[in-house]
Amino acid sequence: MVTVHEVARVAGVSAATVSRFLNGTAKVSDEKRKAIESVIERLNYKPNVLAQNLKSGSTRTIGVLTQSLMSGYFADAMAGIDDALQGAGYAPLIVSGHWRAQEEAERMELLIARRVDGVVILSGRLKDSQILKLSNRVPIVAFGRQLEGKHAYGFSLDNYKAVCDAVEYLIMQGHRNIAFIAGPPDHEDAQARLKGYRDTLAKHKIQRNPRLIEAGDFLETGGLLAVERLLESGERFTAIFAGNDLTAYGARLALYRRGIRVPEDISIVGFDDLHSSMCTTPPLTTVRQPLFEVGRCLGQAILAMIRHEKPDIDLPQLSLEVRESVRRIG
Amino acid sequence: MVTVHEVARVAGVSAATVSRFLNGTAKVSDEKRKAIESVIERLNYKPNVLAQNLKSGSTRTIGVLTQSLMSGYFADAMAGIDDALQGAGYAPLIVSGHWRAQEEAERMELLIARRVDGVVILSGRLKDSQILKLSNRVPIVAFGRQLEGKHAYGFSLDNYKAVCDAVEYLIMQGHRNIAFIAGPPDHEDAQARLKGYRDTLAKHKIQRNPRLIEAGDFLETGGLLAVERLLESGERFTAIFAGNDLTAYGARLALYRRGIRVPEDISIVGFDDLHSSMCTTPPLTTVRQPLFEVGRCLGQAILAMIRHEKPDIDLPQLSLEVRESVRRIG
DNA sequence: TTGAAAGCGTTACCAG
DNA sequence: CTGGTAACGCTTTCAA
Repeated sequence: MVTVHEVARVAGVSAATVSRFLNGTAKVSDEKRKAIESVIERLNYKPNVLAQNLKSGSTRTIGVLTQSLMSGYFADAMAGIDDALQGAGYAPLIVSGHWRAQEEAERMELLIARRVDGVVILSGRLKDSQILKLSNRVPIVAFGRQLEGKHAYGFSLDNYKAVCDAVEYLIMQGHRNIAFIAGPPDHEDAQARLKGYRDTLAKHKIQRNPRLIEAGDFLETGGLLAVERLLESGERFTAIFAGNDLTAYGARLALYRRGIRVPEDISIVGFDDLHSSMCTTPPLTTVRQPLFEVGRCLGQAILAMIRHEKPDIDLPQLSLEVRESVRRIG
Repeated sequence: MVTVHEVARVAGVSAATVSRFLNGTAKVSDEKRKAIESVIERLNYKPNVLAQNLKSGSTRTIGVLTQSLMSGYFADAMAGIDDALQGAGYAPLIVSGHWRAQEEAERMELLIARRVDGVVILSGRLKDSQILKLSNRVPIVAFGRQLEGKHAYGFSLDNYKAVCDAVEYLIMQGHRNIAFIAGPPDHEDAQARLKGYRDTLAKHKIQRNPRLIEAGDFLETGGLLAVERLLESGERFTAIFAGNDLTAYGARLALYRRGIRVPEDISIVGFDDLHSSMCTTPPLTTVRQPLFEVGRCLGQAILAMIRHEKPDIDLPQLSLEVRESVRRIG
């Protein structure tokens, strides 16, 4: 590998000058500039990033702590982060915590050990206090929690309000017996969504029926099982609010198995708007999460924090994507 | 930040000894070992990876060149790679080429500049010759192409055979008018799949009908449009072989729009077995790509190449996942 | 078994 | 404007 010294020697200048030329740190005479340029070209010199890193203490790398590499949900956000990092010359180092606080903590240590310049945390089970502590060692931006610290910043989208709107929509379409398939009880978003559901029914003076609320796990299986239980319970309902799209997929399949039509017999609403939700049969009415945009915001935010600026983000909003899985009744 | 020298000074030994203790490079007297251990503990010393990198020339990082961060297809493979890398102390640096050879080449330069120890290439449009050349600078393992070089290794799964089997299955179910929605013509897998389709029909003496072959783009839209054209053409067919699952989703939606039932009226087969294909209505019969396992193989392979061993992989196989989107007729 | 010292390749400071 | 030199923090000879 060719080094600055090599280039310097061949060009008949000092290493310092070559470095200055490379970084534009100071003026270099035209004559030497040309010499250096041609030598660099000829020797095909590329600075050694490792040495630069050591010197500068920075790696131009952003750690991304996600929960699952396989999930379409996180994938979109990662793409957004990548998009934001791209132009700034940063690259993402992606690790996954698999929804386990212990593992997330370990991954965070790994990222810090690798000297990433900042970390983006996508959801997860780390406690806010843990994140705040970690942020003394590396700037952190988190999605899925409100956070404001000297070196930490976090935001989430208003799941509660989005669900209120969606349930409202269902009610406007004439539905009053609306089942709800919840997400993991310890999941902040899942809680907000459940609350939105409950409050909106209450607001419309609809008698609450706890038997219409089923547990789910934010996965297809949970949705499928939940609907089976619902159906077996004999409880009456005309619509299902699924905790997220995967749940909705499972629910839809359970209905299909029984020959129950959507939306003719039962309506379904999801949450997330995964890509495939556009093409389910029928196309799923769901709350759209602008995850790519969220990712972009996260990327810009962490970049800002690294520059010691306050991240100044205008958050993308959740919105109901009306498609064809809800029928007007009554 | 505390350094080896700091630790050494406090423990009353030399930096060299601390380093030796840390790396087990040489014997260290019990006495000093204890002193060092306690000081490290007390000062909470962590070696600076950047300095280690510079010294060793290695970053314990594997570059992963994918095409889309958002695709479920690549996501599974990445999860597999991550899984393989995990235990070995390597972390993935993921970049995306967006299916554009130019961009892929740039990303490769980026990875090399960042001194990754190896690169895994997931599909893409780089030429084999380019990859071979690149592999002189960094070991490369590629998926989606046969490759064997001193520092390059590549494999793909037998798309051709898998499609033959799947079409054969369709024929066994009584289908003879089978439409095919192709992928991008310049995509190697797409070509193999189309050929498998053609050859199998020929093998069974089924009159080839070019109007049953429609162009697609491996995306939902392509599938949707293709089916609309198919339907408008008035051509008769009882089954559709979609180039991949996304195409199948689009195709299924187009059918749904016209009130055509699956599989009662028309059968569909896909390719990939994305997660959601398990939960479409009806669940999709499709060729399963064991992408997670593929990812693991890729990870193990690149690790082997870094250790200067021949990657010795037994490839996972494609297999037909029979579900409910195909009906027996005739 | 241990320590001193020489690098790894850059960049930044200090003279000139 | 330019060159010499030190320093980033670690590992690895080389001697002892």
